[in-house]
Amino acid sequence: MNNNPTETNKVVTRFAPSPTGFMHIGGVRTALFAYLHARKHNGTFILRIEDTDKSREVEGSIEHIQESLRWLGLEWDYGPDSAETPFGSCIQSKRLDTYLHYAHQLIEKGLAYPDPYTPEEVEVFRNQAAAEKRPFLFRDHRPTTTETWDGTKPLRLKVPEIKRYTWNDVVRGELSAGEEMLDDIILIKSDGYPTYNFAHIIDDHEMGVTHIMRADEFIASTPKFLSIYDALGFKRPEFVTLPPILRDDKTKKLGKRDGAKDILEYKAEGYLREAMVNFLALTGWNPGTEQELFTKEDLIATFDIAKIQRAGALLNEDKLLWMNKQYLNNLSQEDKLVYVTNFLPEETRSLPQFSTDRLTRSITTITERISTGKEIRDVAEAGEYDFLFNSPSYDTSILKWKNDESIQAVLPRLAEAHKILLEADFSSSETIKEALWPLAETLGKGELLWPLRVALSGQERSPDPFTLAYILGPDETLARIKTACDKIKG
RNA sequence: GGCUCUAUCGUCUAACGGUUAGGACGCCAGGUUUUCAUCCUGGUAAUCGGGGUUCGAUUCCCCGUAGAGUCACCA
Repeated sequence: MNNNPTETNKVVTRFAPSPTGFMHIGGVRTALFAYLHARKHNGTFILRIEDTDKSREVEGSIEHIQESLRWLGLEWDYGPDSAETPFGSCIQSKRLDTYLHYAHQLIEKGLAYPDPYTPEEVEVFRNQAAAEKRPFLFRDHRPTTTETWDGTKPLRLKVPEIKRYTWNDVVRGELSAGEEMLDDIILIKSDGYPTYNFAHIIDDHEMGVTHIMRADEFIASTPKFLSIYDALGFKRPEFVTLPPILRDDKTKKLGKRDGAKDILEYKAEGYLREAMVNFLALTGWNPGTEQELFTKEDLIATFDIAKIQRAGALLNEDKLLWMNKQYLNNLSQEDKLVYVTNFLPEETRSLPQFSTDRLTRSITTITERISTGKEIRDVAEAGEYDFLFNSPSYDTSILKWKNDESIQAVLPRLAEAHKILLEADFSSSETIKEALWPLAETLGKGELLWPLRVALSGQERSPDPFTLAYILGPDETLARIKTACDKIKG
């Protein structure tokens, strides 16, 4: 197999974040779509770091980005950690020679020139244009004589042709923009680093990228990119514009400053990667069937860039919770135990009757009542799991069934149940149920089950008595029933 | 403001120009062995407005309206 994406015609996609902090859900969705498309076509997925603005760089971002993608299982074929690639580093700041190479090529072709003005002078032009209510275009101030570029001034593109550009977008169809969008944009900044506009085009070319997935904020600048493709003589890749993910109030696109969460926070709250991936895939994409739950393999098989949405979407957080619950409850017992244990606070684990055995028997009861691990922590901190690992204290009056005249009526029923349970098989909640059921039918279901349940849990709302008895085991079950009886006797 | 893009239930979305406009989440109701949770069943709810084109528009075109994006030595 030839692994060099530049030498084959197979699909190559990339995710190209700048290391300016954490990854939010929008960025992750872009990465996911690029990943799915590459995997679907047995192609290559590249993680490229766009660190050409040193002033905005946040230390640790590259590691953080990688950690985020790894959590979600979006493994890359080439990335900042690759020792060797067919095209050099995946970190732009280590590719400066490449950008310079193409910059000089453009200068030789007469398609790039040094900007003779200071930033302040350009600002004056800009203000003039604003005052006259016309758009500012640098090319209106293009110098007539060009000096040699010594690298200390910005290098600008000399737009090869002023024209209306039309291009095809896989998602949006035919797009176009007028010549007012074209200008002599900066290719290399005065600090020697290339601009995004220049660097990403060269990298995509060198890396053989066939499909560019990115959010719709780049539509407006696409004509500028196209003029650079033309100037360099590069073939255009396929443009795949992803719909924006909007903030809850729908007033603005989701961004880091708008309360967008670090994707790893979702991990910390107990969202499972499978749920997150499934959910994000369905935000802005849909296979056109009624299937809702997809494994990563399902997604790779089904994903189709032709079915990406055009319109922006809000995050349906309720559905994410629901989805997480689905995946959580499909976990094996062992995995559930690990999951629950991770979120159970120390106070709960140090309760007098706490044991791994009892926790293991409680697992289903706990997980079917929550959607995320964070809820386990919250519920535990509120003391609502205490009855599982500690004899409950409660007001005796709640033992009384609603049809009973007095609490004394409960006493003989609990005594009967106690007698039966002395001999009962505690190997599952089902066997306990079988033992007690005839009595429940004789006495009345609520008449027996309500007080029994309260005796075991000390709560008006709790799992059913069979489940509770199974969790607590015979000794503790019998002890709690006896305690209840004693309380009634006073 | 100029340019560009977008528009189906509250939300995510489905529907070769012909469907009782479908599904999921949420919500409501009922049911499954007492309460809670789970689960099951049912219900609620949408084509932004106005013009065209067409025998027939959610679908195609135009004009509004609303929202988003963009106009940097940021990406």
